[in-house]
Amino acid sequence: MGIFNPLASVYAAFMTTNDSSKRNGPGRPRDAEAADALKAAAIRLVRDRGYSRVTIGALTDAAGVSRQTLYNRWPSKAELVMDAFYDAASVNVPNPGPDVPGETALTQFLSEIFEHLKRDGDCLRSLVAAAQDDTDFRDVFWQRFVAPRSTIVKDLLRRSQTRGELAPDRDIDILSNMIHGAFWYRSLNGQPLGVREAQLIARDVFRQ
Amino acid sequence: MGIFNPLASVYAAFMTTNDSSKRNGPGRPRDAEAADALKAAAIRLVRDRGYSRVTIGALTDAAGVSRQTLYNRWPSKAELVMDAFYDAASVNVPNPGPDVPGETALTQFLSEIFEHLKRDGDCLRSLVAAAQDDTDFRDVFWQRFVAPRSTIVKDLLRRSQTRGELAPDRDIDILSNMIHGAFWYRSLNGQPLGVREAQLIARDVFRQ
DNA sequence: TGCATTTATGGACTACGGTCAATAAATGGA
DNA sequence: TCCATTTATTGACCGTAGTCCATAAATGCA
Repeated sequence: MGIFNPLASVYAAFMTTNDSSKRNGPGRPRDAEAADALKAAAIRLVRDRGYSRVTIGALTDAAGVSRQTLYNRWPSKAELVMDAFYDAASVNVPNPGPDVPGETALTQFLSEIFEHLKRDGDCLRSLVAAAQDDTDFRDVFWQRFVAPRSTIVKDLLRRSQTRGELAPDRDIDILSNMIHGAFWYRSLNGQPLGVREAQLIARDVFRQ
Repeated sequence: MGIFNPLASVYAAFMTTNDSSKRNGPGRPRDAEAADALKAAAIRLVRDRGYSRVTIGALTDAAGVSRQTLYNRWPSKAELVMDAFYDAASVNVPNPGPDVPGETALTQFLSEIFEHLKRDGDCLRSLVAAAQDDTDFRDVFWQRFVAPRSTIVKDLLRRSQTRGELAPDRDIDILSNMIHGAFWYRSLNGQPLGVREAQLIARDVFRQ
């Protein structure tokens, strides 16, 4: 398993908004601990109570900062929570090596995502919900969480096509939609996701 | 094209909450026009402004009723809007006849859904979002909107299996997840859906 | 030391979804 | 006619997300 981060530039662009360490001009510097305290509070409280039951006041109280300090760093609760949960997760998107057979690689990739969803699936669903009525957040969420996984699967499928594991006329975009859609659909509708589902999806995609 | 309504009993159970015409006991009867006025206002305002920009006050003002009258009939804005948009749509789920070849039938079915989404896809996405933080509404939305379409596709796939258009070892549940998931995924991520996507999905499902 | 600039804090403020209670109005039945 | 019952209206109320503002504190620079 290697590590793949197709969005380093996006992070960099985003982080400039939110990074205190590299500002030269005058003015009081940002409290270096505030952002970390808020992200830690977000993870703890959201895992504990669920996204919709975590209020801004609870987050700032737990982090020991004022309301405005939060809004100086993130434009909304959704952006803070995504930042807290999916910074590490998005950087460390698992990417199977090119030598693994396609069906095995896809099964493994999906199994790891599903394992992650067992812990934070509820939070993820709430973020998808928040993205539907906030186009700015929708774009950021798509770039940081959805697109990297889509890219990995499409690369995997293209490699499989060159190796003859997948017929050359299969439409990669639609296949990727169907693969990711299956797990979003099950997740949004509260259906279970596990290794079995990962195997069934991969088997159907790669059936001859 | 026939008409299929697998959830008449669910409607009936729901409607008793919300139907004034058949109550025998004493007491002031419900205003027969209020519900229709609210549903009409919901459709007009949501199509006009988008779900999240329609306030309860705007709905009751447009319908000429009080706030409490709305909440006597629906437990939330989401339930009213779903009722307004998807009553007729859910009753008239298109269901291709059993003689049509599977790939054709699936293409046709998906094309009609996608056509519907062109007009009300934004509203549908907002309802999916509302369902993520409201388990009661999530259940109702699932029963009234998601499950009927899932049932139709699974029946279609099973018929295709008995006719030999689909290998007998294909997993119908996972296939249904992948089919519906593809369009949810594209819809939630703001990607276009049209006849072309319907054809590509059906072709990949039925590819030999 | 002083000035410009930026951030932190606390509290007031708006808009919203949803609840609640008081009062009036409309019905069936005694 | 009176009563029990149900609904409609009105307006108060609560908790929340997000904004705004005054004031204090921390920095670079002159």
